[in-house]
Amino acid sequence: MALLDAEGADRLTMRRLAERLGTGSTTLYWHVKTKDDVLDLALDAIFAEVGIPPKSDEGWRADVTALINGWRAVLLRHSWSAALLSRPMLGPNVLARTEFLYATLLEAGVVEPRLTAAAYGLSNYVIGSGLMQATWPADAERDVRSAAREYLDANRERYPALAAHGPLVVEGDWDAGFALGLTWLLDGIEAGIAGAGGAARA
Amino acid sequence: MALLDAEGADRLTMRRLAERLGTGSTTLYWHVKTKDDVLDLALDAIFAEVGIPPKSDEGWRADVTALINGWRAVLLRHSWSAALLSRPMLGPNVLARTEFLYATLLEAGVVEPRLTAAAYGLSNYVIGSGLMQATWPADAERDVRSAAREYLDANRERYPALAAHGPLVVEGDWDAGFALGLTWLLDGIEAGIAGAGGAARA
DNA sequence: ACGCTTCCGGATCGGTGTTCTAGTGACTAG
DNA sequence: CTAGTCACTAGAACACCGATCCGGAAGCGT
Repeated sequence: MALLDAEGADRLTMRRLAERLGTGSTTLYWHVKTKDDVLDLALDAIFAEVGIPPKSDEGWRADVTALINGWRAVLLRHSWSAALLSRPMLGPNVLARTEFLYATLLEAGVVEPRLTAAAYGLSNYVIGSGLMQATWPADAERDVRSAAREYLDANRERYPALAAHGPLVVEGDWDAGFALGLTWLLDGIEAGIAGAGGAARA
Repeated sequence: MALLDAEGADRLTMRRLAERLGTGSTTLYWHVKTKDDVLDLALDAIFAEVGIPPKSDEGWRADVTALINGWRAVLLRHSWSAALLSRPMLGPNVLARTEFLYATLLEAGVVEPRLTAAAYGLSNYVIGSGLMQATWPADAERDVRSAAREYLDANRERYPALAAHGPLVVEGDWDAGFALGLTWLLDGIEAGIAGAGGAARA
């Protein structure tokens, strides 16, 4: 993971990993079946950093929000994870976080079919957001961004809305935008809880 | 894209692509700078399939829903795209769809900071959902799924909620769950439109 | 006939994931 | 003390990959 954090997913090589570990490259294959296993393990490992928040007394929304925000923070802290998100996440650490999510929603009174939709909706939203942000041309590729900016300005008549309000205009505010979308999802989930209505939050 | 559809992203090779095209492999480098360019082009190309829906007279929700559903359908139809989602999408076809999204939201009366949050929220949600579903062990890897199922049952006391209601239980219903989450997002966006309230939909 | 641009592709380089197989050293049974 | 087992290491090699070098066609305006 140190290697991944330092150099990214595509720079990870069995030989380089072995060198980092001070052994021969073929030795790794005694401990691991294929390179994909290494990546699967690494992807699951970062989820151990997502602390399972203690059940607070501020209600299920606070608990879910804490989990989701921690999840997102981990995704962004290890930006290489974006490249690995295209493989099924079934490791024990991921499952533990999903378990917490399901349990909290169940306890809040969410039932099928909204339960599955809620769990998936939240997960998909974090994953998509993390992917988008981690993927976005960083400061290092400022030229890519400015090139896109110029392309947009040059074709202003074809992309009027984008050129005026496009995502390339605002640089930061990832957090605020994410939080806003999250409350929309939570509002929708809450509205479906029988008898609760919006009272619990209002 | 025929090659990608048939064999997936990791099986795409410059040599195999050249063979498919009936030329030498090195010839490709005349038309394309690197392999990454091929992937970028392929990723943008599938978005041409997302028809920009004609502005219906059923309101902005219908338009946005049509776009998002078409987007999702394309992502699922070309499941290899999941592996490429970790690269910035700045191609003209992607931009055209984003332009439509921004324009429709603007016309509906969505303003900053909710505009960006809405556009990103919707995009992130589709991308996450498409990634999750395309990634999910398909019928071909039924053994992977059943192994996960058994692991969950074996550790039922550690994952009580998951074992009982987990996502591994329900097989289908991707569409229903996606639609539900989408309405939550749309409700949240709509609630933020000044003066509109929920009247437009109720 | 000439030169120029556009396009092709064989040979080749450095690097990759993975396997084969020979080997190491610690520990243990007799 | 010895022989043997077992967890572990690693050099050599294979098939393949993305990418480059460089020599060569083909079309074409003059």
